[in-house]
Amino acid sequence: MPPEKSTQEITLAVIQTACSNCNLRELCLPLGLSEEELDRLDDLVSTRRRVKRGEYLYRAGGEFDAIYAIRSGFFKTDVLLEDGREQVTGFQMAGELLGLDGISTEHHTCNAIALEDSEICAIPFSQLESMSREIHTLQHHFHKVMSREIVRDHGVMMLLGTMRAEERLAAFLLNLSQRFTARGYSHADFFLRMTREEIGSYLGLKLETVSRAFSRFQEEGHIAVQQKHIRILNVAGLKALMNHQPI
Amino acid sequence: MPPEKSTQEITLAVIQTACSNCNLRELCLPLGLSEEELDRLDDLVSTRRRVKRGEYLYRAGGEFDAIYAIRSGFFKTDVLLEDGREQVTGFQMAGELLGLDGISTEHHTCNAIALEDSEICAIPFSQLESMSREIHTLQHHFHKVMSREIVRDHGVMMLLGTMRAEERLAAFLLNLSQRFTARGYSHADFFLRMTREEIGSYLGLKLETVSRAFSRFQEEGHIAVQQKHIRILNVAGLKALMNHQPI
DNA sequence: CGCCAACTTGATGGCTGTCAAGTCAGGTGG
DNA sequence: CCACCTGACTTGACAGCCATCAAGTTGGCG
Repeated sequence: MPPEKSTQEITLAVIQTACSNCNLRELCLPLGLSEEELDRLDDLVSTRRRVKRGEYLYRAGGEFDAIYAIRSGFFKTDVLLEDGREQVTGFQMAGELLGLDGISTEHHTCNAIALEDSEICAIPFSQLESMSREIHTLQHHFHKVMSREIVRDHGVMMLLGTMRAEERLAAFLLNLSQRFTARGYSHADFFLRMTREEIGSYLGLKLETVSRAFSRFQEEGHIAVQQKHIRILNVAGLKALMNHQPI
Repeated sequence: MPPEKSTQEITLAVIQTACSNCNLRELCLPLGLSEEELDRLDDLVSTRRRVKRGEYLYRAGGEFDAIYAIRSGFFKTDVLLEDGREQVTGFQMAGELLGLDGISTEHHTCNAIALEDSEICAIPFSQLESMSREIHTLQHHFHKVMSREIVRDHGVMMLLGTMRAEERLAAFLLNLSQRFTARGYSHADFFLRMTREEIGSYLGLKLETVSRAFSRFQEEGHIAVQQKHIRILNVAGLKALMNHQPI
């Protein structure tokens, strides 16, 4: 039996737990597979489970044996230094994969924490490897997903290495907006799942700086912000901010 | 015929161009393969070529069809913003792979530039995929290499997001030292292949800041620096610097 | 209603960027 | 062989962005 859906969402979604029915299959691992191949992937994705807000999906140092596809919800991944400093390495939403970092050493190298009640599909990695030896499309798509993660990380390095505070936040908002759009949500009206501190950690800023930048964007009419509720009023304005020369 | 080795190195090295003879095979893609599998990989690595200092191995936007293993030499990869800002995303040395970013979109997303006369082995990607469908060990190792790249990027994000200038530079030097060690070179005495500006771009700092940090490390007896020649005098000191709390 | 976490806003300071001048090393040409 | 040139590097003075510290506000929840 499929696991229950959390809180608000209704039975229709509960039924569609197989990859073949999942409305995220164009964003997720199944992309490009035939009907028959999809059925085989369904067998592979054995475990679907719920992760409550605040719970760890996995922890740094823990043994790696599966990657995870997000069916619904929102996660962050972070790395902790011995001295307590935290770096958020990413925010993940429905259709995205978690755990790729663990392949390297067979142990996870970061923590994955749900920022809202979420549902994930566990994909045993050794089985994914053997199936992708048989299904060319799956193999190639998996490689693309890993590569995309590398490219994404380069983007974050760019952001952290060369951009000023307001440019970073503008880039962050535009990125979120674009990913919400790809999932059928409004590009201009959404709720942040993370705190100012988590945004700051991701962007290499302190929470006060994030807060001030939000206020400034609002004063200048680029966005309307009320706590975690964001409305983007001027996409072009944000893009201009993002590309502004340093000084 | 194998390509000529550049400058200083001698004939013995020239002969060993096949993966099966390459002294980097424990660091590179062949790791863990049997003799017979190695022979097959040799067939795959069709092209070996030289890239002179300053030349591009590939450019952002260029078509992707192969990944590259570095036989000898030193590279940097970087991303350029429209407004001219540069972010160096990595420095690569012998035995490391270049071009993984291109799998995602079938186009390279960064530039790869030789920082000294180098030699690379081109590995056609579609052939690598089909061979890794047959050789389990190769498949798994390739996945590990991609994952390691993701983990490395997280480390850089940590560095850029949470560390101060001197911590970043200490971490950078220790990382270089460790990679030289793995290749049989001195951990404590080496030449930098990149300029202060390139180090700065990688670390999210200006070249003057890098220069000042080098000078400070020298004053404090952690290193001896003379232009590009670095001698590490106090590894523990650098490690302590790296882990120092912010303020 | 009170509590607490999350957030906002202000005042101040410091790290690092910016600007500028000078030094060093290597290569070229006379 | 040496003067010259150029790119890379070093060092100093100053400034600005963002961190830090602090106080107050908001919203959610028991």
